[in-house]
Amino acid sequence: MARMHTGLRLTAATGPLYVRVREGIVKRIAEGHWVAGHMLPSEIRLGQEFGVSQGTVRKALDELAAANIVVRRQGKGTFVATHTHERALFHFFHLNRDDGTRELPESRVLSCRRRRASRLDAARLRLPADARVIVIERVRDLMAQPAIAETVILPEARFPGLGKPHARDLPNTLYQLYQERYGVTVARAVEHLRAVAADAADSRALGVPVGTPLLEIERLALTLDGAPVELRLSRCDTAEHYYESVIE
Amino acid sequence: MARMHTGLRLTAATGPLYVRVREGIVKRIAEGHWVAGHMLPSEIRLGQEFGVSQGTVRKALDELAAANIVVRRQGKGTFVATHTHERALFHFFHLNRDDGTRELPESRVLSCRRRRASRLDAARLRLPADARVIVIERVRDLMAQPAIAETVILPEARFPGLGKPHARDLPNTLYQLYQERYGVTVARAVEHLRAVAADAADSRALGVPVGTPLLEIERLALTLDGAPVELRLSRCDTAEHYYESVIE
DNA sequence: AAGTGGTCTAGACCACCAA
DNA sequence: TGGTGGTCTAGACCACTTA
Repeated sequence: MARMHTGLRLTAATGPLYVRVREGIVKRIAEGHWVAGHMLPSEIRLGQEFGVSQGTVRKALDELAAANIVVRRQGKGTFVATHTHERALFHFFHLNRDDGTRELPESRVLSCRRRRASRLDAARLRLPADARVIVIERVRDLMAQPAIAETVILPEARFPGLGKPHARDLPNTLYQLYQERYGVTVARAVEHLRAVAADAADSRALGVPVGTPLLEIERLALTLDGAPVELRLSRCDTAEHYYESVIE
Repeated sequence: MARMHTGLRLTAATGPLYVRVREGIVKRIAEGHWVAGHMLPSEIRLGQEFGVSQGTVRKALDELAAANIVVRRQGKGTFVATHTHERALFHFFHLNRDDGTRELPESRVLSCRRRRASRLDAARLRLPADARVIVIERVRDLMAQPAIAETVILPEARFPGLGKPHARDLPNTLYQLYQERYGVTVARAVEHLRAVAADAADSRALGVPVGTPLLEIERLALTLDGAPVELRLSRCDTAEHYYESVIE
């Protein structure tokens, strides 16, 4: 079949076609050409645009669906994945009650301020040394008990004016906010877990004695391009909860 | 194409063919018909045996490869996955040094004894209340420092005589041993993480003060069938290491 | 009824590997 | 050279959704 190139381009000239198609689609999404929730062209149409067969487009889309980048719905179409409540709960939140159930915690914002990035912030978020960041402190309840003391650090450049007037109104699921208000989609994240002792601030926030062992989670959230967009430090009381990690 | 049924059976009469082929292959592996490391028949041959086309077998095998159940090597064939050193390090071990590198710890066995399963053991391992278990205590070093105090609990029925004469000679990577000596392949695992305070035994094993926050990992390892075969409790000093969890 | 994704087939050609 | 998996195509038919 002749390549038509009626609009879209294959990024590289090397490698399998389906990889190039996949990367072409990712690029389009990352650049905001197709935004979260939008329907992509049909497989046939994409095949025509990329100049490949429908089966090749299908393989590319199947991989993107496996990576939670698109959602496919039979009879309806293929859509750019959105950050739903379910996604937050099942994909990005890993604390279970001892009985194995899971709830998304309610959050109370303690403070929301701006400051210059610390050395660690700048390194993790790949910011210039003098960049400014937004710092959100909040406490999250599980089973109506304070369970997580959380610090969220964001590059101000990406999230201008976030939480400025009504810090208290920040939603519980921040990733939805990032996506809807700022067009920033968190695609993946890396978490570093440690056991630490509660300090005075933790003690106050969580109502546990200083020195209590807490599970510290340092999460770096990344966009589709692999650019870091959020640094989050959570200190969790695991007296009645545990962090679940599935290996398969 | 006519279904041939020259030996293999499709398990269910419902659902897509590739799912039935996939489950048929899993069943064969789980039953020991094809053992770890063995080469499977070619796609063409499997297609003939299952009475489906090569493309359908391919889809089944691709999913099994994605699940680390088989390994595909171009030009050579498709093989039942084995527990290699690499697999242990990259797939089943999650403690990194602070600089991001990873090493598989050396292990020193402290004790290896037999006892009746506790209530918790029996519940987790789905054993009858009076079942007997093998209990291995060991200390694992990272950067030449004791870093993990580990208790491994195994149903004696599945691992007869394990560690009987030479407990000290137990290898570092147990999953290889389970696979090679007992035909038990660990396919997946679920880990529950908590922060706990070091008790007297931890303090002795790891050389840290009583009360030091430790990362406790309770891992339940499962076979292909989803049957639990090992319960492992690791208490980790995370002063110079962290547990890495990737979300994507 | 028309449009979408989901399954299945058949066959071509390529890349890699071992004898 | 022959066998393996890897890619790509073309087309048939099914299942689901919406109008």
